[in-house]
Amino acid sequence: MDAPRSSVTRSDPEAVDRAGWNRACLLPRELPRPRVNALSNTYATVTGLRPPVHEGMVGRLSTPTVYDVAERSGVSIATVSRVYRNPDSVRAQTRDKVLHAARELGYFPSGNARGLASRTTGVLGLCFPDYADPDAEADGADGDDSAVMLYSDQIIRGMERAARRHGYALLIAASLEGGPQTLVEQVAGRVDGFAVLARTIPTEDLEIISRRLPVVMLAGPREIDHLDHIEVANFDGERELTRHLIADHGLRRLAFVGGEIDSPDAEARFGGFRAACQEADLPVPDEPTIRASMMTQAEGARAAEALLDRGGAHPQGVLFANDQMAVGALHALESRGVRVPRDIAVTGFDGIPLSRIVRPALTTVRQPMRRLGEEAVDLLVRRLGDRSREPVSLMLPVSVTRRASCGCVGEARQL
Amino acid sequence: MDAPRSSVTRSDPEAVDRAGWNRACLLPRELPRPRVNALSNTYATVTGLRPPVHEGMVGRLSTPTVYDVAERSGVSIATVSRVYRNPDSVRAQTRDKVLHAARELGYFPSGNARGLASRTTGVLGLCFPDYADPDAEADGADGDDSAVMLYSDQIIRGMERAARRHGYALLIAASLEGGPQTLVEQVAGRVDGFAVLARTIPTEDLEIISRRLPVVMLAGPREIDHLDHIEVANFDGERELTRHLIADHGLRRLAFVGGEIDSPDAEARFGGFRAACQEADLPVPDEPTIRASMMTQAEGARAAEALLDRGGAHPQGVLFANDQMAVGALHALESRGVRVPRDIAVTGFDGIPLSRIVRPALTTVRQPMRRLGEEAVDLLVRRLGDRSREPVSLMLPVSVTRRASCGCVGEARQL
DNA sequence: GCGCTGCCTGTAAGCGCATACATCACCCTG
DNA sequence: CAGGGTGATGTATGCGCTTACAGGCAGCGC
Repeated sequence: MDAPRSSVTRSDPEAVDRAGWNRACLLPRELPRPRVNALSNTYATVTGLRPPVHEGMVGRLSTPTVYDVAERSGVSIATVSRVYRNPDSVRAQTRDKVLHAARELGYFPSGNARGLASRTTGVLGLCFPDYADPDAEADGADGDDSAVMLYSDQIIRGMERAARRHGYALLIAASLEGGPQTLVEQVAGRVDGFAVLARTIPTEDLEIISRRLPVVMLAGPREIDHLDHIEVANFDGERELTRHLIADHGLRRLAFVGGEIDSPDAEARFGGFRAACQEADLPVPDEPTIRASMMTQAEGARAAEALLDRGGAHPQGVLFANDQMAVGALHALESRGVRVPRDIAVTGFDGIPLSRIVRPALTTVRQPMRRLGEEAVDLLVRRLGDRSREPVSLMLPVSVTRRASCGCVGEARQL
Repeated sequence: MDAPRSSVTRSDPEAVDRAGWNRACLLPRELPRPRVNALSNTYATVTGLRPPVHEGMVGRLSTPTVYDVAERSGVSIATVSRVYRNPDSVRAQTRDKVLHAARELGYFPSGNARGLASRTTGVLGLCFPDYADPDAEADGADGDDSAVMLYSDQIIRGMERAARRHGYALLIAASLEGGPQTLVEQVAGRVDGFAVLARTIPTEDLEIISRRLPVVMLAGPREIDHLDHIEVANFDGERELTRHLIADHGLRRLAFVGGEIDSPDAEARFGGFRAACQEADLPVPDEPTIRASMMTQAEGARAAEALLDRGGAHPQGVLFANDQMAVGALHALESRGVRVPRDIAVTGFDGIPLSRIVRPALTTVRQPMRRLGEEAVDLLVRRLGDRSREPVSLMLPVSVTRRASCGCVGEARQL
């Protein structure tokens, strides 16, 4: 029975010994090992019992550790560690010996132990709210996944890229049912620093966490002034978009559908809307014409209907605080027989992929989400390098994307 | 000077004491603490020096630990731990005391220490190759991020969702410059299990890792037969697509642009192509008409040009092994004045968002990528629950998406 | 020759938490 | 009132690694 070394099975204790991992019964063997962990390791040999193993299943033997590698290669655990952490500090010959043994044993270092000892993880994190939209989800189910790619997905992509460039991995977690506490424990305890989308984690928790590790806040106001912070030009973007509707399309009766009152993004956009109205000597509303939840298309649809049902002439143009709502509104308007943009112009904000797919394609304000992620990582890395640097607050520019839903026909040919 | 507890600064040692964190000089204090860690903690008070702290910067004090919480709440560290791990095993009154102290100190548990002690991380991982395409990247820079959403992004989304449902966070890492070794160390050491996209990690490394933790392989053949595995119906999909071109569009001179020879996906698709050719009594090629790298649009463009430059009548239809290449080909064909689909039909495979955006919209085979991610998590979770369960291999169905590039005009109205 | 310097390696002590086991207080039963 | 059970808490140890510090050993100048 000359099993290839790659298939040592639990049901073959001798193979275990052959592989040199059996340190259960024979402890201590050569080096006095100040550890007991081995006792629980090759547990078949210890107890005579064996776990319920499926036939043919390759056994999961105990995890080899630095001790095993050290023993096998005849060096100390410190040297093993150095081979991985700082190869140049070890003589080439020793290094090879160690690496050879490590390979034979199938050793690789435990991230947890490393992290614990070195107080650093090599991981950056991202926490974001769960922007799941059941509506879009349903569309996606029988349609195209791209319909559900949202805000956060692009940030993820940007962060992953940037993190990788800096040698970090990325840990992502959306807010959980279990409340932020779980989220915090899951992420905060496992990363060297992380980015948070606005309104994901209560400010007071952030305050605490940020005492321990770098946190950068994304999108939204700067709730904690000693944190790094990145936002996008919500105000400017919406103002420019509004100007476009007013100046280029000659619309004068405009409505703004806002988001939750505690959404600073939505409020900033509303502010931009108001500014443009004021410039054009149009009435400047104190409040959004309607408020709705920004999370679902259904809410946008409801808002659109409410607008139509108000009585009086309906607005010539409706600006939604984000794309999700605007897309829902397009649905609703269509089913009510209202033609966009002929009867009413509609705009969104964000520039999610879906905005381009719907018909009519949605005029919107594109946020540089991927860049948001990249900048976030850069800030984190920089702060990890110098904890005392001045906190910064970036504002990323946005750009108005004119498509069909505002009356700018024929979107530019893509590609 | 009654600083709010949220802004204890390093430059105020007394505040440190107030907060009860100063365990540096006074060790041991009440409980004999078998730890030295405190020595390096409130380092201002120890050395009399202080780190270069920017004015107004909130100091990062030492991380509070179970010991601090235990001391402050007058219990043992075991009880503190229990409060978090198994609250019901602690008397309510004690629990409140502990939680109160924890909150005051800004304590939260170290993921690393938890992981080390409990041998579990609560994190699942995903390793994927770097599908970055500089071409698409460039498009995206001045255009729309959605153009660069690729394969992996949707898997990420699917996995994140599913992981969250199961209480896991997601660690993602694309293959690094530093070779897979780094990747392995980064991810494998930090997760309870992970998914790997085909050709990301050498089989032999996977073999080793999978001895320690559950691994599920995504897309591609089942390289290691004791691992869980999910693939998509590449063969069937391409066969159906080819049938469509032959039967519905009456095309007979078809070319297939394959991928790297070591891409099992591309080979399976080629297989489907051949099968359909055979059924229709068309010539059955042994090799793809052309091979190219599937990673970039530029390669697809080159392939298209090569096809045109071959001399003889060019094919009536070209099937590309993936969307990336097909999109590049659309570019190239356009600039050569070849009209798609009138002069030549073009198809892709994957159903990336970009396929829908290009003009003409690309006929392709849509892979259920989000579902791929979800299934992967399910398999991982299930295996974590029962290491001995029979390894499974799933094949997910795909669906042909007929759009303009094959001659099926007017893609169905979306939304 | 002798101390010194540098390089390489080993020794030992933690990192912060989980948990088996020991204790302890208290209540119940007979 | 002894014996035993039960639930809450404390004690002690290990998880696998990093790293400060302490040799050991060669080469060097004087």
